[in-house]
Amino acid sequence: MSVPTRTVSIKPYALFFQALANQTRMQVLHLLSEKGGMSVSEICSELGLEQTHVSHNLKCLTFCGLVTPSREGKSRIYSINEQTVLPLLKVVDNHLRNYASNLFTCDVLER
Amino acid sequence: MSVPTRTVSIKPYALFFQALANQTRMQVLHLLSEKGGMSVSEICSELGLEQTHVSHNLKCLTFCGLVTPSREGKSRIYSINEQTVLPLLKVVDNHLRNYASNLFTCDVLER
DNA sequence: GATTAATATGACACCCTTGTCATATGACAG
DNA sequence: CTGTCATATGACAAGGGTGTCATATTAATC
Repeated sequence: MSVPTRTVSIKPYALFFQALANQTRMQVLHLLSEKGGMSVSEICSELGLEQTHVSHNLKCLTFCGLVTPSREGKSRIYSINEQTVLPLLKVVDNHLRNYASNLFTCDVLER
Repeated sequence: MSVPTRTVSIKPYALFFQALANQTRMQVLHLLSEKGGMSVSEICSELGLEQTHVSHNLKCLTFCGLVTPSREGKSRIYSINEQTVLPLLKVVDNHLRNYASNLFTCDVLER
């Protein structure tokens, strides 16, 4: 039973959300969405994180098309993909308020 | 330097996305968004997954407010939160096409 | 209330992601 | 082309999420 007539490829969706399922990367996205393009070292000092740590996560976000780097001298300026990130955060913001307020007071997902 | 004036709580966002960063749970959401409310056993047979496996992930989705159960005899019918899931999938669908087509041909996120 | 169908819960081992350490690459100045 | 600043890459140990096994709960029927 159930040979699917049109199978949507699910993996890319899960991978995409995996990129967002991390505090550091979410911090970066929030920061960039508020303050615009920033260099790696600026992000580091603003968030109080190590350079290597931030670079790894920026690579992940870049790979998923959520941020884009551009050279500026020795630095690299990272900017968010506004077309995706802003509406995405808006939907989630609304959801957390209306349907998932319990997520504000827990450390781990129930299951 | 950099005492943040208003700190957005980041953890709930990451937790929310973690719920979506899983193939099984994404399969369930896609399925329910296409076919409407379904019982656990229906989901199982449709996706070819074990009951325990599905139940665990349904609990996770329920906890995050992405699906809602309702009793119907011995069964429990799960339906998606359309107000969140539909716009969310629309944004991601668009993003994958335009900015992250590489996610279709990889198994792991780069970093 | 005993039985059975439908679903939920608990526990545990495996695997994958994560942050950190060490090091490499790239760019500009002199 | 050497030194230095800015960022990227590679490797690895630790921690956490995942699926599975065993079992509990809930509801309906007799």
